[in-house]
Amino acid sequence: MSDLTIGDVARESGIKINTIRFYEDRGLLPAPPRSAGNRRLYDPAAVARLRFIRHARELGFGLPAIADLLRLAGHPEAPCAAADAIARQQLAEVEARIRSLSALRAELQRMADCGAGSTADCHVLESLGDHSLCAGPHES
Amino acid sequence: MSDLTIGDVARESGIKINTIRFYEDRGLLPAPPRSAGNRRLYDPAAVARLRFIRHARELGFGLPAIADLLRLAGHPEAPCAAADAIARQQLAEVEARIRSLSALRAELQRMADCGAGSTADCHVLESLGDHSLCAGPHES
DNA sequence: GCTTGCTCCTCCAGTGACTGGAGATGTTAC
DNA sequence: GTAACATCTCCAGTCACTGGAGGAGCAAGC
Repeated sequence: MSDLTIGDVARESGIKINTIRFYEDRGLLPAPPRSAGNRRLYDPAAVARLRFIRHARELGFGLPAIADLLRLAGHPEAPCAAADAIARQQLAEVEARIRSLSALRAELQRMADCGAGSTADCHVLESLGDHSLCAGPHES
Repeated sequence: MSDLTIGDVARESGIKINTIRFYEDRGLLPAPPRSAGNRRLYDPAAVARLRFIRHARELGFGLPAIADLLRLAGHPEAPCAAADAIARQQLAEVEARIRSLSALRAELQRMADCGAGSTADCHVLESLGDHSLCAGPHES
């Protein structure tokens, strides 16, 4: 009936088969029951869980953060503060990246616009070498 | 004179010693001359180059893209026609990156706006779950 | 000259988050 | 029955580092 193979789940979640097994290994997805022939048999809820993981990955969350999020999702009575903090931390990082990229884009646009001249007056190196242009997010 | 050790360069550029050697190995930094005792002796220009690399890495560029950028910025005499294509290609990449990061930011902002309560009425997990909320996953 | 303590050298293994392949087995269609 | 495909486990490789082992260079103090 609603038993899905790993291939079905991969198609529906948009996550590759090997990656699904990898997530299982990392504890993000519970190990599903197996068929007589040792194939994984998934519950449709696994698709939702994988879509959750995929979306979180696209948003830049690391697997440990996603594991936290999933644990919180499993305990709806828990305070929201922890999930909120994770999101806020990501947000700060994303905003810093956008600021830095906007500065770089300006320089690249200048270069692309430089017409018949040389690159001598392009300031990409300065732009990227200058600390003051970025919000200086060291590591994540 | 102005010969710097790898430690000096690491301190001034904010890149770790091992990473500097790694960049040398990958061809992003030219192999510097050595002292009698086999230590690397850097020119101050190496610091600028490393700061450039560091910043570009923080912006999410891969090492091959950074090599392109360095070639572009490091040859001011190069005819613009040759540089133009690289610049435009990098620009397209930067713009795509900004677009996806902006979408991401909107979502994280929405997520971070969750009112203080329990995860039951927190939107973080809902927005990450897309439409198919991770409603009551049997244990975490 | 000797020791202490730091820096630096090379080489190699490990990380995170996958990705892809080998070789074997299960399942399905004709 | 057999061909084609899906899946299994295990393992190696990717990228961009990071850290450690084991050894050598070097400057200062005794």
